[in-house]
Amino acid sequence: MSAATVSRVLNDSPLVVEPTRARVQAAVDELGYRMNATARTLSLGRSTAVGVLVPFFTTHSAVERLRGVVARLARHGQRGYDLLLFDVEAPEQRADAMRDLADRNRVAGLLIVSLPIYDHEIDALQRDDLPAVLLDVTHPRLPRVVVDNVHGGELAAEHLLAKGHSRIAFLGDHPTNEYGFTSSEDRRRGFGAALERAGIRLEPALERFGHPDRDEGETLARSLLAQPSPPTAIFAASDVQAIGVLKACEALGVRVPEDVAVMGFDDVDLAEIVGLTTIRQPLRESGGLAADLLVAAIEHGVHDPVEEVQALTVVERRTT
Amino acid sequence: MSAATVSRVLNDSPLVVEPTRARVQAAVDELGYRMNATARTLSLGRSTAVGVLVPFFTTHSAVERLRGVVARLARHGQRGYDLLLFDVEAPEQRADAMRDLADRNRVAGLLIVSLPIYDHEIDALQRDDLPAVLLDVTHPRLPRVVVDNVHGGELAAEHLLAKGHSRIAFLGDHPTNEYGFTSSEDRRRGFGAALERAGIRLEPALERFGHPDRDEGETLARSLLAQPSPPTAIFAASDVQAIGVLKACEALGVRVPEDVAVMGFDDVDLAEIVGLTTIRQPLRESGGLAADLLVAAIEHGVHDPVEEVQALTVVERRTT
DNA sequence: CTGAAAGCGCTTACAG
DNA sequence: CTGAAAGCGCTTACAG
Repeated sequence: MSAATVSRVLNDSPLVVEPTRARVQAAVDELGYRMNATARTLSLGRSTAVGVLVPFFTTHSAVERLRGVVARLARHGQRGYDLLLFDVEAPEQRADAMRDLADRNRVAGLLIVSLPIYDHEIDALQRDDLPAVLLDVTHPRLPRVVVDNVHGGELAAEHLLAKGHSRIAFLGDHPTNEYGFTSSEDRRRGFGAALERAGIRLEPALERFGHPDRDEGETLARSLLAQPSPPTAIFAASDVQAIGVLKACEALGVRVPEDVAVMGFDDVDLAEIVGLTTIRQPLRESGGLAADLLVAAIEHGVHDPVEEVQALTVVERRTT
Repeated sequence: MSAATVSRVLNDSPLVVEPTRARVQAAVDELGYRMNATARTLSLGRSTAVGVLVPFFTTHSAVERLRGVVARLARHGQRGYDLLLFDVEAPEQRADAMRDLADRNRVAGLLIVSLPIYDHEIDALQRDDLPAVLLDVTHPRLPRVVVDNVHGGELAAEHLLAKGHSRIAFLGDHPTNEYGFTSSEDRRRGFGAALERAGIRLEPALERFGHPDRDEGETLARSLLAQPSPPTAIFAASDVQAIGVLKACEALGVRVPEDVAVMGFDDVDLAEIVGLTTIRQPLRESGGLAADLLVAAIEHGVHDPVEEVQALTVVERRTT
């Protein structure tokens, strides 16, 4: 039995007749032989790994999305896909990772989470025939799973408006930030537009921008609350930032929701624990869907730049 | 300029004279040539990826550890290491992942988090000369970074005792569970021993065991609190379980810490947010250290089965 | 249906 | 110091 035959057996080739197949299989089992994945990849010209590019992967929302990805990937294909994780914790890492991953044959496909991608990068990917799908970012040329952040902002405004608030603040990421994140800004746009429609203007004095983390959220909320005429409601562009707001309120003796209502965005597990009212987006599911799209692109060459828009819902809890 | 020369230049071989080096480099830059990592791995016989085996990787503590690993790995070596993530969400996946990862050349080394490893598996690893280090698990034959869970249990008991409690409950994982986790049981042992020393017996009626998640923690806490003579303090073997306890208290109208004190273990970010008193273990740092040990093993052949024991501290907050 | 042979893109001992 | 050649462990067209 030659290497070729063994290879055929291991790849379920119909060219092998049963008796030989059994003989080979027996030997394989007997010797505990395992195929060298690297050689296979080199020979085939395609990898069995999928690269996932994710910023701040320890962030609750990133982790939740990844969980969906991992669960789905493990189940696909006879052997499943390996998951090569690339964490982006600094702006310059984005391009590095993109370049590294696009290396020929390194991965069978790319899943890009929350990070913007540029045209020349897409050109490079398509030149190498490397499938890519986006999660929580959008680009007309690539399949993607997203939510309508503008609409999410509207939902938040409507909820706060319905609660009778009129002096409403927004707290989010810097409109232009070094990572190129735009979710926060989109949410702010929808939020502002909905307020506008209700005859309320989102005053610059009631907007605060900073890094998307808890401490910054707390700092910004303090400055919002320290004003002569503080807001009666604060919408934070993410749950982590909202948790920071809650912390500031607690430190300042400001009661929630009596003195100020607060809302977040995402519905990470933390939100439920602290009773935060928020806009829920299906994080886990979106990861699974994105993984499906990527596998479809890899295995069946499905590259249509479909856009899967996931539903957003208001989850009312104790902070409004 | 032959392939050999290009290879030498790209690998910083001292065998290349400057003028040629420059010429090659220029061509490389010009063409945007990138070396095929797969071929390199095959030729060299060693991968540039590290495999990380982790159960429930979306768990707060697992993520925190991973963060340390990722940060450190990215920085090591000229090219850094790729991170192959293997999530274990069901008992049988453990062995599968172990076998998959141990495939020749797949990875340069293995980092095993929280999962027990068996002697025959270690034999296999050593036969293949594949370095491995353990994180949050122990085995005398492998380098590892751990905490002294028994001592952690003692610390918890001492803290509760100092607060004047004598009717103290324990809530943790099943002593024997399908994943082979032993941390909870170790903590219980130290906890029980310290109580014993203070003349207090950890009554079976005050012990509860279940899956290490929040909902189960809540369920178990309810049954603990529903007893005719409920405990005045509950020590949960992890913060997630403790959060479940807090939720049960809230639902039952039991005041914390007035009616019942609660303590957790780990000090994940959640603990700070909800004001949970807990035993802190340096999760992130332990990940970094484990990564260092692994890289040392891979690059310098350092295989001594050292045991790095990380310090544990009581972090007192609002729940005791 | 099976095997010998070439090829995937590197690395490195061996000549020169 | 540089290049031709063999080899890493697979896959697959090509003969038979």
